[in-house]
Amino acid sequence: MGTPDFAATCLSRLIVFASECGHEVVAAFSQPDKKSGRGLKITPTPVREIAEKHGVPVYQPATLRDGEALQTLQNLAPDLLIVVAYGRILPREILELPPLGCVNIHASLLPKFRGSAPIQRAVLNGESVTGVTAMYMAEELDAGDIIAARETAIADGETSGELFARLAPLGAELLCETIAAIADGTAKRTPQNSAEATFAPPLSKAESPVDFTKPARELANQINGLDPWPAATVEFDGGQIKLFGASVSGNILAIREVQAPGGRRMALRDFLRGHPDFAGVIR
RNA sequence: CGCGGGGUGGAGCAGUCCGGAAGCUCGUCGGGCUCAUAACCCGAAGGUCGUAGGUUCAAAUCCUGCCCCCGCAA
Repeated sequence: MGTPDFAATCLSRLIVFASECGHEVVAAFSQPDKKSGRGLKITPTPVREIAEKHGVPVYQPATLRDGEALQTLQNLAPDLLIVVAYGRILPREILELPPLGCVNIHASLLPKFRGSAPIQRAVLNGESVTGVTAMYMAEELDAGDIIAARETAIADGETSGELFARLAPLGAELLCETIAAIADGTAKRTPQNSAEATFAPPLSKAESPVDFTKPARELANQINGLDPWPAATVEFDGGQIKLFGASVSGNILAIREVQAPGGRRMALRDFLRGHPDFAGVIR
């Protein structure tokens, strides 16, 4: 069960792994396709695309709580249920269905950054280390017992988008190892210390505006954490300029790329050629 | 039929409303100056103004179709 790219990467790896180890991926669940993009076309979710590519049946129920989804799952009778960024809370009766349990891969070092935007929140928070965690699911959000985790350092100047790209394969790898451990009975189960839990709520555009009177370090965290979406912004010439890829040297903030309304993303120095006044705005 | 912005020498932009000599900041090439430079000076190359038609004495500019890029929204 999953929806976005991060989940699709895990599914893709999982399908290969399963065929190597004699496991079977009986079905994939994903959120319903939604209208998105220019023209609001219906776009399949990344998980659906991967599943269909490999001939795995896809289910996209609008809700898990009307009994139908439960019925479907009972018929599929999975030994193990794997959830990665599905974007939906599973009801108890589904959590209790698979004999081997429900495993979730979460893109943070739990109990820190529970919730929907763990990667971005880690960058926004200026963390130096983050990672992925495999856990048995509990009813409370991202609060299940930990099976294993993998750490990785957040590089200076690394954006949420870049971290996403590194964490997805790491999560996929951890998932496969976890399944192997469960299969041979060596999987551990360590309760989380909920006293140390922090929450990572979804990002919103309200967090975009930049205040250049803040310290360079804070600004860089904001710009990188919101990159590529929703992107930190600064007002200029009646519009919002998006800022991407910040790094700090001393207390100097260096911005790599910007994007003006209607324009494409470009290097800051290119933008300044056509908009020399912008230099004053960002100092 | 969701809403909106944009396509002008290699890059980023102005010019379009109010048709009438292709401009700006850079880059590139050549030359000069300097201990030195993402410095400065001089000179040069490079553009069917996205594309196809239309209006006009005259179209980057007005009208129509098409292609491509981007934001909102999700």
